[in-house]
Amino acid sequence: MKELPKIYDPKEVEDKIYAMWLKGGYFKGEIDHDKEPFTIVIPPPNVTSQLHIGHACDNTLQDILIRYKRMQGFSALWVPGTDHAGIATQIKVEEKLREEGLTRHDLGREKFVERVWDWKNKYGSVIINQLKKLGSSCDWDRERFTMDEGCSKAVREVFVRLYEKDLIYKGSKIVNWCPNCVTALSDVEVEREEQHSHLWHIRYPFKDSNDYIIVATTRPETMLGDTAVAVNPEDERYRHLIGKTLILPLVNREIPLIADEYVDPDFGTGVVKITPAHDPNDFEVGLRHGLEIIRVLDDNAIINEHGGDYKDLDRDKARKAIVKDLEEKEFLDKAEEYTHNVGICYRCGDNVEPIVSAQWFVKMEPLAVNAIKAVKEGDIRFVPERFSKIYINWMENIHDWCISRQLWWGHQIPAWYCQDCSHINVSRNTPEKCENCGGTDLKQEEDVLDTWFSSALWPFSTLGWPEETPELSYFYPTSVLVTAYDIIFFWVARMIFSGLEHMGQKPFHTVFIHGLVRDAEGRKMSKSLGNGVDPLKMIDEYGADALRLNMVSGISPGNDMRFLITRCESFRNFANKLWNAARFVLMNLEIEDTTLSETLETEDKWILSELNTLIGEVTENIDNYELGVAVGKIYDFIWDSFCDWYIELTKARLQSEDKSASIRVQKVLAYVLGETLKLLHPFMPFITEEIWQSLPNISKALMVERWPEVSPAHHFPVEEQNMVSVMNVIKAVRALRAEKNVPPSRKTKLIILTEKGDIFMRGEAFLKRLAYANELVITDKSPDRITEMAGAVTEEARLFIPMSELVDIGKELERIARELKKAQAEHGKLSAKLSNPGFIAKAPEQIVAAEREKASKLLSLMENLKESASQLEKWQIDK
RNA sequence: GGGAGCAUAGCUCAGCUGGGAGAGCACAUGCCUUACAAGCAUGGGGUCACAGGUUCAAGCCCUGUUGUUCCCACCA
Repeated sequence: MKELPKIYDPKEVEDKIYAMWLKGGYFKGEIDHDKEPFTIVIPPPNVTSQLHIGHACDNTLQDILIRYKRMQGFSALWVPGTDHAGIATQIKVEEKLREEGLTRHDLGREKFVERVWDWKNKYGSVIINQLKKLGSSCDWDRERFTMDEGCSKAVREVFVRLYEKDLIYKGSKIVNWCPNCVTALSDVEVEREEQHSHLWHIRYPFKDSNDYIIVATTRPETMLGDTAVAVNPEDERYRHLIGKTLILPLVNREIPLIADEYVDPDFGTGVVKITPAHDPNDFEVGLRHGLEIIRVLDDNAIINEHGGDYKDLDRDKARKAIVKDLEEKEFLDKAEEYTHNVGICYRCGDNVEPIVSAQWFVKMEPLAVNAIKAVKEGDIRFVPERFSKIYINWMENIHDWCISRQLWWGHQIPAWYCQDCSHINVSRNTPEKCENCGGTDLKQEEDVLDTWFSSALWPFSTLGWPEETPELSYFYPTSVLVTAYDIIFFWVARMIFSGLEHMGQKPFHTVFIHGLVRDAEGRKMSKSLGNGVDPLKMIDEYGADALRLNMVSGISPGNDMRFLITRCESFRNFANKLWNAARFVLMNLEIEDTTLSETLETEDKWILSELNTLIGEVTENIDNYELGVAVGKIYDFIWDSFCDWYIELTKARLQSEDKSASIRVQKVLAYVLGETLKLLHPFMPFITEEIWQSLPNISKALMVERWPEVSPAHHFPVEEQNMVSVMNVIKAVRALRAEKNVPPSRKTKLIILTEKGDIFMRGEAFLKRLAYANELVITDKSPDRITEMAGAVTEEARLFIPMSELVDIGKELERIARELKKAQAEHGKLSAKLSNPGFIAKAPEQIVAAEREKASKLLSLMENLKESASQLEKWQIDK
């Protein structure tokens, strides 16, 4: 037993405790066929930067689950790691190069990639240390990186398999192109932003007349690549013109007026210019009508050689110049103000261009079938359930996945082009000659894969796949995947179809979705707003446990939360409260053996019974992923039941002459504290472990102790009831005294008039202490000289304390009247309910019985209140 | 154009299976009661957005309305 300091200081404790856990090897996930595995793979943080508060939330939830399962006897494995984050990391390093006045092209691919590895090595370890600060109980020996050797091997294997099954293909299609990042993007990497612009109405003249047709467009600069103009075939206004030839303004190219169902006659003028190279719909129209595809924007969104006079202008300048020229040459009919959604790059925010380009794609439809089925049939479950609808809806409308990126940082696509016969060789290993013509002049595809292509394999690549490792067969499928809802499409969906396709088994049975952490005003945290919260700073100020509690308590699954500093404070206070409760227990503990005694007092049975209920409820709540509810109950138990009541109730016995009585209560204190620490440990691992280490007679770390179970031997309904009766008396006396502003130092005589004397007799010591009585009389007869007393009232008793303490009888009468009114109102509702034949007939028996019990208690409370009031009135008159 | 979430105390939010409206913070009053002033005790404060419906019973289930946030979608 050791002395604890008066105030809990997380800084003194956290690193020391974490080192102890590491030394003990408790984080290791061992293959143990006597145990059931429980596996979580971390959503690998990007190596781009430091952890933000969202990571703190995500990892707190994971750590709670893994610690809970570990204590329940599962072989728990939490696989940590980081993600190479292709575009994001490349951008960061390029930014850094720019400070040196360099571009990646100055370095060349190989040197540049080396620089990125340096960056990764630096920031990857920063992130790992931050996770440790948070208390994460990951198996660090199994730390992985999406570009390490094993993951790279898995990536190649998957690529080759999908290619061989015709599920990966290369093709020229319209893709989302970010001119700033200079790469293609997948559909999910494009965000939408409302932008104010114009709808330009442009006159396209006919070749053989002076007439013209008016086209409405938001993208005048792409007209340089127009190869047709389209109207709806049913549109009466234009039907007779279909097939005629138009002269493209400014360019003077001849283009046809075609008819296509795609055109909405009600939008704009009902006439659409068709630019197959720069619009996904136009591309489709072009295919249907065999139109020429003229690409006018280059990879940097600068007009190329097909743009005539506008060559070398960027898209914005080109737009301005073209609009100006159209106006001058009287091709511009009008320009309407127009607000529309524009696609922007999720990494850099630049406007995305739809551009026709040769890229690699994953054919999604065949893969989606099983991925939909797994969720629909409940093989994979989303918590909360509503996210499964979002997932299924997305999966059912999925497009092919563009996986090639024109970057240098990432997994280079394992395809080699034969320079002799142009055959594409896709291979697990670098081929020496072309499989088609035997030529040896092979050139590897320069593009790399979408970052999410490798993250999609994370649940099995981290366990050793494609090797048949023991880890893989024991820990896969993993158990729960914890992540925020904004990443369902990017990652969760792709892990699901990848796991099903390559492992033949789902990657996890449960997807536990949480919301985003917002700032105090409810805004999304972002660099530009500068409203981000640094988790390390919070840990430094309030402790990791307080931060963790902030992330999990008082929230409901899947909903966003606001980050409030005041909550950190209050949870730090809670940690301190627990700390001091432990101090109290320890400073009163005189024994080593804390086995509970056979002899237990009413209050002991009360707290044990409460604890027993708590164990059952908390376990059920965690099993249902109701972590906020669970920790709320533990919080209430510790603060209200244990500290505010039980500890106070024990003080009399601890100080009593009877040594054996003191020893017995010490054991209960130690026992309840110990069990409570276990329940709280997954949520607040540091402080609970530190206190645990101070308890006598412990053999191992709290984090590997056994999770408590409900015990029938600790079910004491009668004692619970009796204790509540006594507590009600104490509360009533306190309320009465507070009303009169009587300080606790002023003790009074207390008379309890009750028919259940024995209950109160047993509680004499703490009635005196907590109800501030210097003399206690328990009787079933109205005391003498009752007119000198005034009293509080409970359901079972009327209480009297000397009138001399009371200065204002009028006020006391008011208070009683108030209580009576409340009781009557409640009783009125109850008796209405009880006189309703439907209620008696249809409600469950226990409910009816409970309501009857309540009604009768209220009735006696009302009687007691009335008695007290009339006596007070009498005294007032007598005076 | 589809879909989802949210609306409960002054603020931020819980409310798990339908059965007496809760927490933290803030506020008021009194207390340094030898674990804790990062504390203790007591108290004030709610038409559970609105309108219907189901039910013996609705903050909770159903329908609609309003407000608000978000997601998805190829209307130029």
